[in-house]
Amino acid sequence: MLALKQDHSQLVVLSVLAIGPSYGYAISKDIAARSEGHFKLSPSGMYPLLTKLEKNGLITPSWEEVKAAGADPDSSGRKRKWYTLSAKGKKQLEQSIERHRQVQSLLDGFVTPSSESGLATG
Amino acid sequence: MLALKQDHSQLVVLSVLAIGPSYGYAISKDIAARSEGHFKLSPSGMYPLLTKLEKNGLITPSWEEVKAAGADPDSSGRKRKWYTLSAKGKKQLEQSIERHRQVQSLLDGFVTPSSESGLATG
DNA sequence: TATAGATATATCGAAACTTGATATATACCA
DNA sequence: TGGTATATATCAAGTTTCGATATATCTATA
Repeated sequence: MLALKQDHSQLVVLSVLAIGPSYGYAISKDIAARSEGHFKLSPSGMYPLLTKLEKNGLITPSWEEVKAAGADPDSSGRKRKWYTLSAKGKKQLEQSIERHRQVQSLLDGFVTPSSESGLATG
Repeated sequence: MLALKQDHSQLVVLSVLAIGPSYGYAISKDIAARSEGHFKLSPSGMYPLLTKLEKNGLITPSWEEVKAAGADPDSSGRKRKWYTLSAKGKKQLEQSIERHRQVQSLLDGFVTPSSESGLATG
């Protein structure tokens, strides 16, 4: 299980929210599921990140009450904090993707020649 | 000019040393040149990293005196600290490359669907 | 000879990031 | 009643980041 660094976490979280609104717990489950258990974004990584993204105006929060099956309509049950990707966040995501691609191709320039000069021959 | 994070720095530095021994300053110039000025590894990123790699036994240091053009043979001039990739470092590099590829392809799984669902259309 | 710029290694410190642990509370199932 | 899953959030100790700084040598030029 690979823990994601914040740069990658941000890219992944914004990518998930680009599909549709979601909330912390669901996002973390989504990441684990879609990476087939290889990626992990723990609560202590997730919530500070969401707070930061919210502060930067990249995502927009809204609280929604979770209705229990046979719950008293007047009782105040569990609340869920939904996040929506903002226009700014969408723009930021596009830039992050481009940046990510750029870093990838530049890194390939270092990694490939090395493996051609004697590495990974066994 | 993109500053490299330590994970990427380590991958790049080990890749450079996989070609042949080098030293801090030359490695940083090499990285800037081979990335056409896009990547940067500053002294404050380079030397702590080299120290860490040395402590972990991934690279092996050796001091060599730099002879000046018309220098007094007896004088002790500038010294240069060369680093050689160790067997352990070579093994580590192979693993890091594989890990890097794995992260790349997993990230692509998040990034690509997003750009298909409405992003980057303008 | 002076001096400026390039070469070369290295540390400091404030801010940011990382991560396991902890806290709190509700919902579902047997 | 107890155990597991859901759900958000903070803490604290450690690590990482990065511009600034320190030190010293080499080279070119006026």
